[in-house]
Amino acid sequence: MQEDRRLAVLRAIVEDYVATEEPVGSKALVERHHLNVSPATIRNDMAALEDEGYLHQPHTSAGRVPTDKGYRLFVDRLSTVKPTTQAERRAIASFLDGAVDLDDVIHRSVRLLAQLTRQVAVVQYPTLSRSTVRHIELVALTPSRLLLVLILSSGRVEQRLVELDAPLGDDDLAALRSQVNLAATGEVIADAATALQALVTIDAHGAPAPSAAASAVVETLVDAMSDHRSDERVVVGGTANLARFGDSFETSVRPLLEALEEQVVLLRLLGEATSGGAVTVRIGAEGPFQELASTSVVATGYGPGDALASLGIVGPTRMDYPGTMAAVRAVARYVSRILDES
Amino acid sequence: MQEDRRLAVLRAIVEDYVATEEPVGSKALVERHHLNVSPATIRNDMAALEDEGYLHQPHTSAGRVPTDKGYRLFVDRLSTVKPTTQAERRAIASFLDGAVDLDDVIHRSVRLLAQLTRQVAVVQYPTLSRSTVRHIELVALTPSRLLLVLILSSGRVEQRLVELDAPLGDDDLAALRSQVNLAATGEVIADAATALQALVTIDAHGAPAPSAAASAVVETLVDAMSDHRSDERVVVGGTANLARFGDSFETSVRPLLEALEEQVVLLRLLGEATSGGAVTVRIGAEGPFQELASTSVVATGYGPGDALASLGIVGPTRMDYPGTMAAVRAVARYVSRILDES
DNA sequence: GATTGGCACTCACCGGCCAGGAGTGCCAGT
DNA sequence: ACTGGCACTCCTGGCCGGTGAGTGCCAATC
Repeated sequence: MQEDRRLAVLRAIVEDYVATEEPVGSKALVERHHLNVSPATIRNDMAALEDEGYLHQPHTSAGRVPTDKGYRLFVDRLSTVKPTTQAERRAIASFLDGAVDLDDVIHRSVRLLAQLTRQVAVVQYPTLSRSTVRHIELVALTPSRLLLVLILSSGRVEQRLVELDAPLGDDDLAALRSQVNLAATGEVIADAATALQALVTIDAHGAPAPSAAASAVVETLVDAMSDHRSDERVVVGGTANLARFGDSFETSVRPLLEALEEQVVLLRLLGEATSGGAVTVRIGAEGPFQELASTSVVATGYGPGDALASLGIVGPTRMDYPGTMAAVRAVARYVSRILDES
Repeated sequence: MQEDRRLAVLRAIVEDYVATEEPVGSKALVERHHLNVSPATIRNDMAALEDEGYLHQPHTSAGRVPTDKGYRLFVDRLSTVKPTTQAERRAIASFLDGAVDLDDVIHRSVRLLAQLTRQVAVVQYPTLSRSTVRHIELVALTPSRLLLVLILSSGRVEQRLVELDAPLGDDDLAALRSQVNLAATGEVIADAATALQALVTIDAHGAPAPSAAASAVVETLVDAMSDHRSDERVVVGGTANLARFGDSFETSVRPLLEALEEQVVLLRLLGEATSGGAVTVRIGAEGPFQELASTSVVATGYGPGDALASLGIVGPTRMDYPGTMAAVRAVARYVSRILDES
């Protein structure tokens, strides 16, 4: 009974504090939210919540501020999922639909996310090690010159040119095309590479020896695949939003700026979010970096199975979690859809 | 005579102000620099310098601060070139020598520059403008529809479709193919574009007028090339150094952070520096962006002929120009050397 | 037992006030 | 042309007291 009200009080405090950026007192609470009790009652509840570690008092005779633990409870149990409005979804769509290629999608997503949440946005490039081969196309520019087009599930398109020693007939080309696609399509990039290589070695006994053309094509494809395996990149945007960190510049903004320059750190920040479909929230000191004790990370995976890569935002612990989570999720979904279509 | 001293005073003020970050007064000046005159004399000089617009007084009874014009004079005529020390050069060498590829060189340079100058460093990516045309292929899909394939040394392949007004014979196609390849193959992308354009204008007298087909093909090729050129990227580092902008956060740091996210803006900032071998300094409002009126840009070109791309730093107008210029120049030279070798 | 009204108490915040001091401009003297 | 002296400005920092928001506690009430 009174337990319910206490949680309501905590929720109200979080909401008010996020909105006003000022410690919230008992009187203001009962006025702004229509709790049908007196300020004194609220004070008792507040004292209890403080004892349990959910609230904190900057100094005597000041209002209360949520602790990390308080935010955690709020996020886990108290926040009502704020559904994205029709307008928001339309904004997302119109912002992302103009994207011409993968690069563009990523950069637009960062901007969009930064704009929607008014926080620093971080988007991880699709990791190639996790992306799969969607299709391989072979085009005969001339009878002895092939254009290889490698299309990945991440939306990335890689093109290579192969010069053949001898001209290749249309039928042979078609056969080769279906062969490589059979071996590689749908496979994770590393598996695809080995499958392709197997193609030209297995042929060695039993079947006719692999044609010079097949060898050349496979070699180039494998080369193209391994070329880009290592580049796990991260794009950051909206750093200007750090300007709203009015207080505590040296203690908050500087370490954050430093962290944002370290790709490795960013990847670790996002990394934990890549699993299951849900939005992950890491509040304050819960994370691995004590310099970022006053910041939170809201992230989620995207792509097929949400397992392709991660995106999210990082901001002060004092943030609008429901809204931010909704925005992150909405963008992730939309990006997934775009990558799926193209 | 007294003109010389005035310049000495200006130099001393700039140096002291940069070092202390505080308006500098007449008494402190005569103490720190061994000018053999009295404070009163200095005051007269200061008043004169202020009349001429080189100094500014935040308020009566405060010391003087250099204006943009003052810094400009200082940079142009008063700063003694600070030679890089042996130790610095060794630091640069050991920092950059470990680089494994172009990406690595660029990223290391940004860091190095940020570290040396304690400012925000900006390095423009050279990859694409640096790549050469490996081959151009023309394929007749139908007699009046050509597929252009542009293959670059970087391994990138660009394809365009051209619709011709009139069908083109096989012989003409072959001739055109060898013509464009002769002109463009092996050339840097920019040179290739001009060579191609020359092809269709030189033809105008003496040789048969350029066919409509040739014009269309060249136009599309040039378009594809310039498309590629605009893909220029910029890498930013050391934003954490913005934390030292103690004062005027909203007015200085925020617009700067915003500018740093705009590739286009960055390119324009650096762009003017690409010419001649010298280090370019843009002070305060001299630049094209009024939001960045309180920041300066120190930049220079690098690569063969210093024309490949630009690198530099951006920081408050109140900065150590000689030291920064020396660092920027030293890094640019070293990067040029590395690119030349590899 | 939960809730409430009352009451004394605590501090941060704000504005005013005052001395201290750095720095200036000006003027008369060398 | 330079210098010493002097009056003046005005920022800075410390001190002080009033104000008000907010608290904790207690006795009274539902």
